[in-house]
Amino acid sequence: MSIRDKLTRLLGPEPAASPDRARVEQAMRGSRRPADIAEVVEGEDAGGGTFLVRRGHDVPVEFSEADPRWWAALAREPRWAGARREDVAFLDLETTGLAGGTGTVAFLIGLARVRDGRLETRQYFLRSPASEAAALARVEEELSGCTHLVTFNGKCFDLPLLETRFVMQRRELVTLPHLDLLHPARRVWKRRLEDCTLGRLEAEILGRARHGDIDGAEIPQRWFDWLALGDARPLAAVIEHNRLDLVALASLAGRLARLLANPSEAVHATDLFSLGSMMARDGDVRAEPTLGEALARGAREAAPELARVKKRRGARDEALPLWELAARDPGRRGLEAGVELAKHYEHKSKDPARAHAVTQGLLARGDLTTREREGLVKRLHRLERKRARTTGGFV
DNA sequence: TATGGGAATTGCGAAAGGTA
DNA sequence: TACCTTTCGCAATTCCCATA
Repeated sequence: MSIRDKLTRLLGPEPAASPDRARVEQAMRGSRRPADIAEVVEGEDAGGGTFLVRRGHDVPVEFSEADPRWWAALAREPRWAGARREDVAFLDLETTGLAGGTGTVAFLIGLARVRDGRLETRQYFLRSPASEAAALARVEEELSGCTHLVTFNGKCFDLPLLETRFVMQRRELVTLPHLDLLHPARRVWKRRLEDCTLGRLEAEILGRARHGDIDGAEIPQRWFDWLALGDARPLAAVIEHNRLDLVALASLAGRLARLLANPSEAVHATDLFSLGSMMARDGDVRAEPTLGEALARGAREAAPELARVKKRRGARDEALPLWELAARDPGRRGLEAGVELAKHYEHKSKDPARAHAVTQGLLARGDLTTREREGLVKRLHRLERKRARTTGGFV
């Protein structure tokens, strides 16, 4: 029995080849010789087996006009307030998989930065795992010339992975004030969009749909194929994907800053509500007018949030009509608003009979959790005792 | 498929208000 | 005045989701 036969018995038959893999193998079998990365993508040798792809782009207008203090608010990191746009780096990695740890390699490290009035992308491609030390040295050099860093989901993915690679190469990754756009993007748009992937945001928010873009899950295999077969043709789409991600990051950073600076520019009332909620959470005094405008533009869900802001300010009388409005909502917001109304009538209006009626109405709902029901029953019993004391009896 | 940030939920203690 | 109840804010925990 041959070694191949023994392995087949041990591991089972080989999995079916992916369409891309089949194409690469076809190219290998046919007359077309494998193409080097330099034949497929315009770039230059950056030393140590690293291939550098540079491209220039128009700086997104919203990015060039953004006031850095809004990035400070988005990042919840005051050090952003003093950022110069020219010193901001955008980072995006293409790797051999999602799993962290030492086994995952970043084979394409994309960086972007404004230079001489243009947004320049620099993508460092590793011809082999052995090129990593040289690539990381270049990245270290690039980042040490920057003061701030922007990523998408970089807190969980890009930065921990890059940090591990730096440790593996006995280097230290420079620590910069970091804005991970995923989280502010979720805060602003998750109520309206199906999800908050970068692709979705690019299409729905920036109005740029990509055609023929590679699925992220296919990316690792294309690099493995390159290592095995030496044909770089399937990698062109990976490099393009990474470049477009970098440009999208700059646009998104600009768009978010602009919306936070001028919330009224939000096209959708729901987005305006989200901006107001974000401001309320961050203690921004513009929360109240922003939520008020969202409500006026039809976002009824802004009513309870606006009422909470007013209540916190001590303006309970202004909050009352908002709770009354929200209480008509058959959903969870209506329940929360109803409880607030009951509290108001009991403790502020000193009208236990009215509070009792509101509580009884809430108990008739069919969507209460055990915990909510228990809370309402407790409230109802207390109100009954209270009313019995004030009227000398209870119905 | 692993990972971890952050929103949502839950738990706890201090403060305030009400009652005997 | 002392005790009890409720509210509110902060801390701890849970769950969701985006990345290649």
